Amino acid sequence: MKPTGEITEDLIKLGYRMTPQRMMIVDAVQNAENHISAEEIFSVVRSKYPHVNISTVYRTLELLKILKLVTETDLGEGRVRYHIAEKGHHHHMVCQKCGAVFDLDESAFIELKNSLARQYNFIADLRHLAIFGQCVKCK
Amino acid sequence: MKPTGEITEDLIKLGYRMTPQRMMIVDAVQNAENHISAEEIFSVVRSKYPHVNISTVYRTLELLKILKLVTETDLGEGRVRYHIAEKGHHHHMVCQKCGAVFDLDESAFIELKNSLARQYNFIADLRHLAIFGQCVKCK
DNA sequence: CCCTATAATGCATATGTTTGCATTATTACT
DNA sequence: AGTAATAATGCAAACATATGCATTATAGGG
Repeated sequence: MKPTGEITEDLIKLGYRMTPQRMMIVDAVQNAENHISAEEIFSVVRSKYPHVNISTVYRTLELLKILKLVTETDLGEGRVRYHIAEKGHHHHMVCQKCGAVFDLDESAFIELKNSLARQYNFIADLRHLAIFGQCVKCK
Repeated sequence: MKPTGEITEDLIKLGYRMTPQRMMIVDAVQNAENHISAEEIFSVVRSKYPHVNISTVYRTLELLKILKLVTETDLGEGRVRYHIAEKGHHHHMVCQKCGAVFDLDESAFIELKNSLARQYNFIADLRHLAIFGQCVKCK
């Protein structure tokens, strides 16, 4: 697992400024057990630094997303969740009936990725996808 | 192309009530040239029936979505777009750099769908997906 | 170490979407 | 046709996220 420091170094190398807010936000995503929401990040950071504003959380996540340091996934909960990209690209199968979420290895998408590259010259960025459908139990 | 009447019949058969609002909303999605947003549907309907509320539009779209009569796609515009399911399942490749959207036939996902069914017994509902990445020009 | 340029923040507000609740309208039954 | 049961609507407010703008703080150069 990539330590927080490396991500902040990445940001500095790219010419971004390192603020305490950004460090704490990166920390929160990094230390999250699982996929974390913006609101959850906000409350973690706020507990150490009550002055932060939630728009800073959103702006930092947007930046990390563009730089591909975090991935964003919509599991159909009405809010989106974030994950450190370096922790491994994996996908999810979400059951439309019972809501269960199953993990899926990146390898499941290799063929799709290759065929899009071959046929359309399109380099698909498949790092954290959610596929909806029906699970075994709900069929 | 499935006429509006058929969709309203589907709804009635399923035990839902047919209100003028619902008919006009279905009409608007049906008559849309391309993928239409909730706000666009709202203004089409409102021009005929100024009393409608946008939450009725959202609630009707939610219903049609659950019944799989329309599909919903997020092309990364900050708002979601709707499409009559019967008009054909197709997907989109969205360029993360220039924003261009390319259509993609459903067949591109057959192998993925089959392998998820085989390996995980998961019946993927791949009717209108957006895949992000980089297009030829932007590589 | 101080100053300057400008990037990032906080705040307020906007936007897209969802939801609780009282009211209205549709359907099924007589 | 008239009525009762309840589904759907409108309205207001809540939520999740994005954004314009004035202020603050960081990084780099003297």
